Amino acid sequence: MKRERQNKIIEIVREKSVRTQGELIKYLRGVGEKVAQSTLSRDIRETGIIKVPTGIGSYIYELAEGVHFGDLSSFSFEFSHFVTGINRSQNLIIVHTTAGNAQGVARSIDILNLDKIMGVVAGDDTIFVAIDKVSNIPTVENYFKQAMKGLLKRKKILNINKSRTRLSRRRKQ
Amino acid sequence: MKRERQNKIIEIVREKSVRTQGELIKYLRGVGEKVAQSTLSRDIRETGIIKVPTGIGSYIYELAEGVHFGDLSSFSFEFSHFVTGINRSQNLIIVHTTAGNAQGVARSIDILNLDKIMGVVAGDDTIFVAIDKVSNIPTVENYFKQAMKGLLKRKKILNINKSRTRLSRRRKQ
DNA sequence: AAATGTTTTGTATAATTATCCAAAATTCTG
DNA sequence: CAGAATTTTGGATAATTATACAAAACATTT
Repeated sequence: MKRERQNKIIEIVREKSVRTQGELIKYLRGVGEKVAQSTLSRDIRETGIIKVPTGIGSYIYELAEGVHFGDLSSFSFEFSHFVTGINRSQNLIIVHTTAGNAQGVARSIDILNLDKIMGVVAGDDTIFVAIDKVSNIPTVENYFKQAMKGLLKRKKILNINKSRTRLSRRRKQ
Repeated sequence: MKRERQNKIIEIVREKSVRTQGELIKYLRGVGEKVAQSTLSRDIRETGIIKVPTGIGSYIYELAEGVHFGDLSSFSFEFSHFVTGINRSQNLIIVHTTAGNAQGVARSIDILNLDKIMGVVAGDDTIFVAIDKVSNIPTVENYFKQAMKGLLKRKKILNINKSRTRLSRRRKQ
């Protein structure tokens, strides 16, 4: 329900010039979604849509496809929307995605910066994720599968975020 | 003065975690720039800085380096900050930039989508811009030089924007 | 299925950001 | 340099967006 709505939001943002959340509400009504502005505000954050300046005096919402967010909001988004399957082989996890989306999904994995993950390579619809040791495969694999189903719980999210935040702070100052 | 301030803003955004324009005002005070929030709002738009979601409940300002804006705000920014020289040879304009910035500047040229420009290639600090015919070289060259000096006037900006807007509308619908 | 826990949502509102306007600063032209 | 034109700026305010909170929807466990 939520995910469906967010997919519709992405569609709309791709096709129309959305200037405000108010406008987006109207477009959503047009496709049968009635939603409050507060919900939209959250959807926009969760889908990684950003407001970018266009021209001299106006803004527009766009998908942040080229932007590297330093967190897992993009991860859970990418996984829940584009990942079609997850397998394993030795210390490798193989992630399948919809065509053309492997690069984006791979980036979102990279950004998690998990120490269990040694490296990531991506083609067009397939990603190889190298895990440090075989015994850690289930942990990561389950995590990915949860994300694929869109079931990442708040608690898990918070855990990861904390470490990420620390990391980037350290890097910055 | 304005440009100087905007450079400082970019520095700050690179190094600190700026959450709101209010915070940015404080940081700017720290480096001797007193400025109103309204001015900041404009600076942020003009420098192409965007607010991106980070973690579950927070936003942060970041340089939109990976984002393709569909307009010339990035163009005038790129040119005024990174272009060091402009030359011509036949129907080619050669743009020199500070090291490592040619790609970004080139992209900003691409995005202008001017019909006089046939193609753009970039290395690390040099860009070749192919112009359709020699007689159009001065027009484009002057335009680039204006941009390099940070002198693009509102009128010129509006002219380009209008056609761009039309273009992208056509493309979208 | 009741009880419990979690997630999602809307309302109301706070917080933040964009813009109108007039004034000041700057640039341009004769 | 004076006057005109343009650009930049800040104050006030409008417009927009984010969030606290409580209720509702949904899921999980017993």
